[in-house]
Amino acid sequence: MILRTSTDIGNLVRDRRKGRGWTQADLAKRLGVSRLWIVQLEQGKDTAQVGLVLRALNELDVPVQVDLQSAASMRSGTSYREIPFVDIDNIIREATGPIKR
Amino acid sequence: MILRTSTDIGNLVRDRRKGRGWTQADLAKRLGVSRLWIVQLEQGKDTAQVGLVLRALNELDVPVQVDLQSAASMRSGTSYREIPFVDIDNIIREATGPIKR
DNA sequence: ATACCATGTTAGCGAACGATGACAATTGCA
DNA sequence: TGCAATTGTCATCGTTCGCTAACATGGTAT
Repeated sequence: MILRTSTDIGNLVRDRRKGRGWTQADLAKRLGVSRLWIVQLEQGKDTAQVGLVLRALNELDVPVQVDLQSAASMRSGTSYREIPFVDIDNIIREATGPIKR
Repeated sequence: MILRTSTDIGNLVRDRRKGRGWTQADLAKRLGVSRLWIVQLEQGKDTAQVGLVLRALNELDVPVQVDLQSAASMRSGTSYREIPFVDIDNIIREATGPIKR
């Protein structure tokens, strides 16, 4: 699922919150924000502070990720990053065994 | 790549902007924000308005997505990750300074 | 019907945003 | 080295955030 607007975020937050059986007051208390802020976030308020939004998504176990492979700046021809990609998860896995998820 | 904090977003924005050869003023003009706002965003300002941040990422062709499958599995497991998260990009950045392009 | 709970709305207030403009510091190139 | 472009910092100002408190609305069960 791709997030383009604050409305997308609002819908996602509401779904995830309800999926856990939490009230707006529950989530607000966990985040240390007011219930009013949760109401407005779920309504798609686009002036909400990004730090609070990220904390909300983290609290709801929603990993926010970007796929730079499909991103468009690779078009330019010049290489985006001269340092080779390193998958730290694989390195850790080989050293210590499987990562619990 | 997973975005957890505003610092992650700041680093990403800076990398993508430079990858396109844009100045801060260029990006600011495209977004209709001040250059100061771009400076602070790239510095990881966590009080930036989420709507503007999403517009910045869209302008830089960075698709923001969530993987609800892994989110569900994270919830069911006893612990999400026993090994501390390591951001290899930040390690490289701090060790080498800005990446030349 | 009514008691209860969750959600939505409004008003007022202190705090902080984002803008502008100017200047300093840094980077890159001839 | 020296110059120009880019980036970082600061002060000020109008606007708006997020908070608290109170009240309204909607759904549910007894």
